[in-house]
Amino acid sequence: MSPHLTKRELDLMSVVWDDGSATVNDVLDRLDDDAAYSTVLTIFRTLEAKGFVRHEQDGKAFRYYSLIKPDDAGGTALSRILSKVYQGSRELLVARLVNDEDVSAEELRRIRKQLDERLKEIES
Amino acid sequence: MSPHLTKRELDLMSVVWDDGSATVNDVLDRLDDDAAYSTVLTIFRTLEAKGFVRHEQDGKAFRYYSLIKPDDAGGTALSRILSKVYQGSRELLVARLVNDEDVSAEELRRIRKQLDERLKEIES
DNA sequence: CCCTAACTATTATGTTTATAATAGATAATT
DNA sequence: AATTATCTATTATAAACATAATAGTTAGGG
Repeated sequence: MSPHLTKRELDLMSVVWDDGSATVNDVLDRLDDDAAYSTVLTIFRTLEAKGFVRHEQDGKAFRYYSLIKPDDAGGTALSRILSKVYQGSRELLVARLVNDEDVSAEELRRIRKQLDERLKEIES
Repeated sequence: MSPHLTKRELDLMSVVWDDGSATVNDVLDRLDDDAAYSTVLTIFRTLEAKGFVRHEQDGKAFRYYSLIKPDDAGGTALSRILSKVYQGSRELLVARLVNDEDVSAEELRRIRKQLDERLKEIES
């Protein structure tokens, strides 16, 4: 699957992924910048029309559940950046990622460990 | 800097970055899907209005040069994906990247080397 | 030095995205 | 059971994005 999410749609999905599910009010609480209730509702409806979420009644309100995984959405965006910005070089992309100021040594070690495992997998 | 590029704008910038500079025709030659001459020209003009490119006369045509680095644009998009899709976990993001089918052992080793260097830098 | 092919500038239009006001429905309270 | 606060559904509008037709201009070949 290769779902395309707009900026605003991604904002909602992020909350749903994070919490497992979300109502309109849940989203409103956690949105960086505010929006009208009906705005969020509308976006949920288009997400549902696209098949990216489903909903269940929860008391008076609808509770939305994701039908796609973060990776489904992230992969699409990532591969675009990878090819258009970093000319297909994962190395360049990771460089950018790990040269951020606020990356910790622990995180780097976890990434390296993961890399080693993948290497083993490939070379076998 | 934190430039936002639309999909189409990124298509043009990608060519400019790749080749160092580009004319409208250069872009038309290398675009995945075709577009009218005037379409590409219009996009270049908005990029110029935003201060992302400048141009010089080159024979009869304009030759465009980038005023922003790939990283400037990539970083913006990356950090968005990082926070919204991977909950800020570079580990998860890299996982996605290195678990692609078509990643080579050489590339993984280069990435790891880079990682080691960064680790050394942090720990010193 | 003039002509014209090739370019830039202007203007226009359709689509997608983002936003939200308001109308209609309903669960919960009294 | 009536009321109402809270929700969904409908409808509308504006901004951003993408595209391109056509008008105007000019470098360079003849």
